[in-house]
Amino acid sequence: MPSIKDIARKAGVSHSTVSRALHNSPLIGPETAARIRAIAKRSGYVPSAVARSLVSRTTRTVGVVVTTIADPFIGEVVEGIESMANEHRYSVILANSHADPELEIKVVDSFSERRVDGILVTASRVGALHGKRLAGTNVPIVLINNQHPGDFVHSVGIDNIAASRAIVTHLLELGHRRIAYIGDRLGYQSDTERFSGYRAALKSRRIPVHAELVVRGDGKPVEGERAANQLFQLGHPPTAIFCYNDMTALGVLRAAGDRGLRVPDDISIAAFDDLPVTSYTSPPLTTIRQPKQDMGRRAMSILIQLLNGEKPESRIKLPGELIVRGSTGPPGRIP
Amino acid sequence: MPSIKDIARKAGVSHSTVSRALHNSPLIGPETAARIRAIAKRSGYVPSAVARSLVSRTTRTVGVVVTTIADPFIGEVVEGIESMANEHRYSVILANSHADPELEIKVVDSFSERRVDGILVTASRVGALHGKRLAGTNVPIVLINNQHPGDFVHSVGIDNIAASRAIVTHLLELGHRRIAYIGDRLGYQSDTERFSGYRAALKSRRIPVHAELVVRGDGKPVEGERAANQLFQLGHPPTAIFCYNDMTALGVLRAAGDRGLRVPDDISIAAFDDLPVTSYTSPPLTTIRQPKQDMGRRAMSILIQLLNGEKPESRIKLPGELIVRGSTGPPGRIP
DNA sequence: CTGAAAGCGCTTACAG
DNA sequence: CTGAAAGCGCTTACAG
Repeated sequence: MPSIKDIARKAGVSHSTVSRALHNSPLIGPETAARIRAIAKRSGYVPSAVARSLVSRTTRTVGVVVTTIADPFIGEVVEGIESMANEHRYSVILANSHADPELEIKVVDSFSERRVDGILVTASRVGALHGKRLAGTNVPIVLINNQHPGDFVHSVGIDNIAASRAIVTHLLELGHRRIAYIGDRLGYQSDTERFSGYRAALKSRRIPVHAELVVRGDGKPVEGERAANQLFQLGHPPTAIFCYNDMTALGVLRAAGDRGLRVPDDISIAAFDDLPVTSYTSPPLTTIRQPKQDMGRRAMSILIQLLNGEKPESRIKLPGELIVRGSTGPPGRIP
Repeated sequence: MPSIKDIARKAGVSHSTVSRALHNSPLIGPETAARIRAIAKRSGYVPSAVARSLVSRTTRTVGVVVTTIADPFIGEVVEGIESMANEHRYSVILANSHADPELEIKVVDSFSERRVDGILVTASRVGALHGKRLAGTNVPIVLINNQHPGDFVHSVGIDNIAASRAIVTHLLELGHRRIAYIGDRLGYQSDTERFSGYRAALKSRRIPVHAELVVRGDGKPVEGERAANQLFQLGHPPTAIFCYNDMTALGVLRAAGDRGLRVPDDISIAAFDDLPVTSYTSPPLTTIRQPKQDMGRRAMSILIQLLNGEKPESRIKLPGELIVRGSTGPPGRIP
């Protein structure tokens, strides 16, 4: 792979001149510049970003930490990040943390070595570690859906409280009074917030929160199914179930089907996330749409502003959108 | 951020000595080395991968081109790539091509500038471009699920023909004789292969391929639905439908539901991919499981071998696995 | 065991 | 308009 020096030799000029010609510097005579560019092209010259980075002290690279890229929700967020990054000529280095604090630290260390210009972290529960870890360096960090209660300077997320309040209110308006919540027991901030939206909605109608109607899963179908069965066995079962997320709802749907309960005639199911699947379950799920790609784009946008020395809005809370589909309806008569 | 020179100054040694101490060079006296390391640590020294790359002429970085990371199938593949890369201390630069040849070229160019050590491309239809584009450079490329008929040196994919033959044979064994195929009209190599497995399975039972039973979608639910409706309207409709992929099958499932057809009593549905969704549709889908993560791991593994100067197996065809679930059963009696 | 020197491929003041 | 020089942060022969 030829370097600037090789081109210089072929063109009979100094490598400084080549460098300038390649950058369209006004200093270089147009015909010289054209000649040099032609030679560079012919020689298959590709500038070295690594050499450039060494002198510019910037890599035009951002590190993205995700728990796992196999998660479709996260995939959408990263799609947004990547597209915004690409538009601004940044490259994305992707790393999975598998929600493992040690791995997350390793990953962030590797980002430091690679001198990324900024870091994006999605759904981290160990956010605090970064603070300590990166306090010394000045690498800006933007969190997406931070799951750590401690607050970070720059973050984008969804307004969980308002959204869950909206969907529970939707159930209330349908006439439901016994509404269960299947949460997540892993200690995510988003669970805390969604649960509090649930309580707020009930409270505004003066409906008490029954402890027996609040159970916890782990955000996955199997546990959703288990939790739903627990609810169905209650002496006085709920007529509607609000799930922490769509994955949990898939399990609930199955549990209902296995018991011969019709959705929404016998039981209404509401969820959160609006994964692509949810419009293809039967019935399709009423859920909260999270602007996943937009969250990624916004976060990257904040990072870019930070890198440009601007002062971006620091905490963005995007609204969720209530998507009403077939899984919710007026309460049925459970024996 | 301190450099090796800063550490050298503090330690009262030359920067060469610092470099050696940090690499545990046996040349350096143990106590000197320990002292230097302590100082480096205390100063928050983080070695610069970019400087190192400049001299080593290797970045320990691989570029991954995907059509879109929002695709859950691709997310799984990338998960496999990333985990294998991480185990070998490689970083992954991710870029979306959106199946746009121009963008794909831009992306690969940017990889060249960044001097990635190797490139992984998933599901590319424009694979041939890379060949031309990168012929000059010696960056090794490994393709995953190449969708371009032209063959590449290194690739990993699934044995589409055998897998689709297996699933169609499953339908035949259930007693189906009128089996439709809803393919993909976008010209993917995988469609060609799955269709040929379908034909082979029928042929082995001496069942003719009826043109009216072969329709095309685009790999997404909406077109799957449309295609299914087309089949249902036939004078002599199929008793089973084999879909190019799970997404298509979701649309078929919906079309069947909308017509009041029971699955599998009235119509059997078979698909391909085994996305996580498929076990949560109702009924769950009979499909072919693709070893998505493993495909990613294998591809990265080939790349690593290539980078180590070894001669890896060049074309890996992984077997798909038939997963029989509730969407297929003996043929019903359609009026 | 340690240091001075050269060099990786660039950019960019500083001279001319 | 062009070149020589310095420097970005490292590694690694070459001397001592």
